[in-house]
Amino acid sequence: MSCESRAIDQLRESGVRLTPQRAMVLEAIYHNDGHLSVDEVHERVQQQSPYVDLSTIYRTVMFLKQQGVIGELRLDGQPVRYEAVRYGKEHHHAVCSTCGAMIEIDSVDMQELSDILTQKYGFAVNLIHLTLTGQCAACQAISP
Amino acid sequence: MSCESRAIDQLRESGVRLTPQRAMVLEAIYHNDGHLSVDEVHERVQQQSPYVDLSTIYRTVMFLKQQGVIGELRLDGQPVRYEAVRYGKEHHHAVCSTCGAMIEIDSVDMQELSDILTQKYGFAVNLIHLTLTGQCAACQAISP
DNA sequence: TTGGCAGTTGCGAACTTTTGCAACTGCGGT
DNA sequence: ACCGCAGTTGCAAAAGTTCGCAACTGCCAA
Ligand SMILES: [Mn+2]
Ligand SMILES: [Mn+2]
Ligand SMILES: [Zn+2]
Ligand SMILES: [Zn+2]
Repeated sequence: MSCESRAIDQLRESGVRLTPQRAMVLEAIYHNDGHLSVDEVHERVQQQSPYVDLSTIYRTVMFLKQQGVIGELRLDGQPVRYEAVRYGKEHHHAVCSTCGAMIEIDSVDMQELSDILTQKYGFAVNLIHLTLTGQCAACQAISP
Repeated sequence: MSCESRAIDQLRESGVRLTPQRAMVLEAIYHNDGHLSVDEVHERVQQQSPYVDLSTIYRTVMFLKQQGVIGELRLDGQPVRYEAVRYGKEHHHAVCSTCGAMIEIDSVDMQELSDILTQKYGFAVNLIHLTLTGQCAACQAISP
């Protein structure tokens, strides 16, 4: 039982096609703790299967993100990165625009927001791995 | 007194250089109600000054976004778009992944979130023109 | 008002990401 | 087990975005 089996089940239940390429991308991302760039995913997949094209990686990460099994991290001036969405470890990020520090925000801290959107707009928001910017505590202390 | 004068004041106070290119990009975006793509901004700027390069537009929208005077809208499968950040009209967007409907979310609805991040993480979040995805009320009624 | 310079621009080239398309294949139905 | 086809892939080419660099210019200090 691999660590991405829950994600695979989720894909099966959605009725989408589970190709070897998709399984390999999923494996590359789930067998890693950090956030991987598209190139890094490509390298890892190619070690298993050298003819998988970079365009397939692009198409696949977009697909897996829309399916909600991987999350995206966009910091400007950096390549886009992807990470596993692990059950019970859902989180978001707050990035300091002064020092670059990246804080992990627990998913439960967004519950209030989710409730407001439901009550006020009837919108069922799907909060997956958001990236927020601002200033960390240390940098606020230095420049107010 | 043009409608982007507040943004211009904000840039002056930040001590950054106010070039004609920056002023023209600001004007193009502020003299428009919707969200403009980089190409659309370029077209409008070129009508005033034909030799402004597309790379300058890319650099300038990145700069103006970091300064907080314009907001970004990224919908996947669509070009990135930019919009004026107008005082008193700050907002975010909720986009339905089923039908594509785009709802405007009032900035005050994020106040709770901002407070939580301050209290729990000491992080001063800078919430500018976020894009959230999920399902609108109509689409929830159809497919639960 | 002028001079100096750090920051900005236009341009071309490099690099990244998306797309069109023919061949291929997962998977549901038989 | 096999078939049929909608959805997926590899490849090549197009489109979109970034970058390096020499020339230029806002802006500040004198
Ligand atoms: Mn993460
Ligand atoms: Mn908007
Ligand atoms: Zn910081
Ligand atoms: Zn909808």
